Amino acid sequence: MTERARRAQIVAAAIETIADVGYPKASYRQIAARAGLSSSGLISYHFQNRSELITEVVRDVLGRFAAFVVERVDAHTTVPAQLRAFIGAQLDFLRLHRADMLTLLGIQGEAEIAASEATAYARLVESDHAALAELLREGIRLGDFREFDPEAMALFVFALRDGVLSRLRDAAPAELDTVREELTTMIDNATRSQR
Amino acid sequence: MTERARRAQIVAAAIETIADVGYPKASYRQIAARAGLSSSGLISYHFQNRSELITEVVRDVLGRFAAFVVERVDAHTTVPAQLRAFIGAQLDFLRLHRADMLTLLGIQGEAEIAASEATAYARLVESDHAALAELLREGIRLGDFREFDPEAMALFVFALRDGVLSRLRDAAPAELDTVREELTTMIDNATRSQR
Amino acid sequence: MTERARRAQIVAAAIETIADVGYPKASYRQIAARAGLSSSGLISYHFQNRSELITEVVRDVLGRFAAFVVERVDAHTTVPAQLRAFIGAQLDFLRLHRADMLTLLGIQGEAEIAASEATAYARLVESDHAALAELLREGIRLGDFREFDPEAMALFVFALRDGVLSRLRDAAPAELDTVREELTTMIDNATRSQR
Amino acid sequence: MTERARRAQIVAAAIETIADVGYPKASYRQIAARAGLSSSGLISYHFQNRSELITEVVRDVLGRFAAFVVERVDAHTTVPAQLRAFIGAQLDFLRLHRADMLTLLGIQGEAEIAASEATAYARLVESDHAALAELLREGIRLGDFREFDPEAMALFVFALRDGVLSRLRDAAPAELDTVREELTTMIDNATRSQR
DNA sequence: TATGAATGAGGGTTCATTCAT
DNA sequence: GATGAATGAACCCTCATTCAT
Repeated sequence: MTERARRAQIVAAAIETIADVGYPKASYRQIAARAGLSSSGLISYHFQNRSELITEVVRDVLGRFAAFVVERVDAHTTVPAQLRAFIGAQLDFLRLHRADMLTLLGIQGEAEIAASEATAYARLVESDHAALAELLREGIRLGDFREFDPEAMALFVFALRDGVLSRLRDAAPAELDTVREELTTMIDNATRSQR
Repeated sequence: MTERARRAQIVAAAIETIADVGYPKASYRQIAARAGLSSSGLISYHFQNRSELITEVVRDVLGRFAAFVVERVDAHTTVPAQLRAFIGAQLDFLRLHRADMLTLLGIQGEAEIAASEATAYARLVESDHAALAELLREGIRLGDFREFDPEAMALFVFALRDGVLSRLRDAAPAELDTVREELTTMIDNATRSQR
Repeated sequence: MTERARRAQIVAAAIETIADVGYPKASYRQIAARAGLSSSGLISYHFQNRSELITEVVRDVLGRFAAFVVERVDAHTTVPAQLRAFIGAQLDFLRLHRADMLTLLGIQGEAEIAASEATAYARLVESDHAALAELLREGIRLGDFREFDPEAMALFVFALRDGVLSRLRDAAPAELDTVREELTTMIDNATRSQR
Repeated sequence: MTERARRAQIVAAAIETIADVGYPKASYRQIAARAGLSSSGLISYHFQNRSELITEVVRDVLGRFAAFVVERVDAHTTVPAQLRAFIGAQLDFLRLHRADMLTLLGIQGEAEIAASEATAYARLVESDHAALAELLREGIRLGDFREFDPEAMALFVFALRDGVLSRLRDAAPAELDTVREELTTMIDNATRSQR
C-alpha cells in the first residue's frame, strides 16, 4: 500500500472516529480499529505525532468544505446572491457531510490546534476570512451593501456559521430549512444598502 | 482552611487552568499545581469527582457572567436598547474577565458536560435562550422589531456571541471596541422594523 | 463519651460494615459513616491502626460466639450430647447473629490477621481447638467414642463448621435445619464407638 | 515475547503473589515486580481488567487441581475407594502445589469473583458439587453407603476439604499425612452402610 | 476528646509512542 | 512498510493516617 493511500485511510478513519465519539475519546486505538489496521503503531509510523494527524484531518475536512462552498458561490454573479449562496452552503454541508461537520466542531478550539498559529487550520481560516472580506468589500464598492467594516462583517458571518452549526449539531432537516431561510434574510437585512 | 474557601480556591485554579491549557489538558495535577496544593488527592477530597468540579466551575463562571449581563440589560428600558446592551455586555465581559470567558468557551460542548442533561450549564443556556426569545418577541409586538422568527433570531444572537468570542479569544482591546460597534449596528439592522 | 464506649461503638459499626459490604470494601470512611462519627480520623484516634481495629472486631465477635456455644454445650452432661450441642450451636449462631458470622467469614484468612501469629484470632482459635480436643479425648476415655486422633477430629469439626457456614452464608432457615440434622448424624457416625 | 507466553507468565506471577501476600494485597505493581515486568501497565495491556486476570488465574489453578483429582479418582473402580481417593487427592495437591492451593483459598469467596455468576470458579464449584453428590448417590444405591442426604454429604465433604486445607495452610508434610489418614477413616465411618 | 482538612502513597487503567522483528 | 509487544508517564480516585485547632 502506498504511503499516500495509507495516510488517507487513517485520516478518514480519524474523521469517522472523532465524529462518533468526540475528540477527547478518539484515541489511536479506536482510530486504528475503525481503519482495520493491525496496530495503532502504524499511525505513529505514518504521522510524526498526534498533532500532525489532527492537522491533516482538519486540512482534509476543510478542503472538502471549502470546495463545496466555493462551487455554490461561483454559481452566482451578483455579490448579494453570492453571499446568500455562501450562507446556504454552510447549512447544506452540515446536512450532506454530517461526519465532516461534527469532526470540525469537535476539534474546534482544542489546544493542540490553536496552540500553533502556523497550523493548516489557522491558515485556512484566515484565507477564508480574507476571501469573504474581499467579497463584502466588493459588494460595498458596487453599492449592493451599506458601508460597514468588511473585516468585522466577515467575522460575524463566520461566527454565525460556527455558532449556528454548533447549536444545530443534532437538528432535524426541517429545522435546518427554517433556520436557513431566516438566516439568509437576517444577513440580507444586516448588509444591504439602505436606499 | 475552611471547606468552602478551599473549594473556591480549587474552582478558581481550575478556571485559570482551563483558560490557559484548555479543557482536555486541565488535569487534577495541573490544577493542584496552580492552586499550590500539595497533592491532587486534595481535589478529590473536596469534590466527589471530576464531573462535580467542572459543574461547579461552570456554575461559578456562568453566575458571574449572567449577573454582569443582566445588570447591563436592566439599565435600559426600551427593547432595542436592551438588546444592544445585551450584545455589548458579552464583549465587555470578555475584556474584563478573560479567563472566565475562555473557560466557558473551552468547556462548551464537551461530551462529559453535555452528557448530563441536568447540568447547570445546559439549564442556563436553555433559560438564556428562552429569555432572549421572549425579549425579541416583545420587541416585535411593540413594533420596534420587524417580523422575524424570535427563536431563530435568538439562536443567531447567541451564535454570534459564541462565534465572535471564540474568534476574538486573543484580540486586543482596541479590536474589541471596533467589533462591539459594528456588531451592535449589524444586529440593529437585522432586527429593526422597516418603517 | 468514655474511651471504652467509643471503641465498642466503632467495633460494632465495623462489624456491620464488614458484614454488609465485605472486608476489602470496609473502609474507615464507611465505618465512620455507619457509626455516625464526624470523621474517620476518630477511628485512627482510638485504634493505633487498622490491624488493631480488625483484631478487636474478631475478639468481639469470637467472644459472643464462644459464649453462645459454651452455654449450649454446658446444658448437657454426656460427652456425645455435648458434641452434638456444639455442632448445633454453630448453625444456630449463624441464624441468630448473621452479621457476626458474615464478618467472621469475611475476615477469615485475610493477611492482616493471619500474618501475626499472636493475634487474638489465632489465640482464640487455638484455645477453642484445645478445648474441643479435650472434650473428644474425654469421650474416647469414657468409651463413648471410638479410638481416633482427638487433635485431628477437632480439626475436622472446626473445618466442617467453617466450610459449612461459608457455603451456607445465604441459606434459608429451612435449609439450615436439614443440614443441622444431617451434620449431627454424620459426626455421630464418625465418632461413636463401634460396639 | 508472544502474547500467550506473556499472559501465562503474568498469571503465574499473580498466583505466586496471591499465595504470598493474599488476594487484597496482590496489586498490579506487586505482580509486575514479581514477574520482572517493567511496568504494571503491561498487565493492563495483556488483560482487559483485573477481573479478567483473576478469572484467568482461577481457571489456571482450578484446571490443574481438577486434573489432579480426577486422575486419582479414576484410578479406582468402587465408589468408596473413589471417595477415599478424592479426599486424599485434595491433601496431596496441597503438598505438591502449595501456591496453587493457597491462591485458591485466598480468592475463594471474594466479592469481586462471586459477583459474576458466570465465572469459571462458580461454575466449577457447582459442577464439582453435583458430581460428588452423584457419586454418593451411586454409592447409596449400591449399598456401599448408608442412607444419607447426598447433597448434604457432598456439602460436608467440600466443607471439610476447604476447612482442613485452610487450617493446614502452613502444615508440615508429616502432619498432612496424619490428617490424611484420619480424615479418610472419618469419612469412611460417616458414610459406610451399617450392616 | 473530637473535628475535619490535609497528606502522600498506591490503586487500576489509558494513552501516544517506540522498537525489535 | 507492517506488526504488535513494550514502555512509562499520566489519568482520576481511594485509602489509612496525621495534625492543627
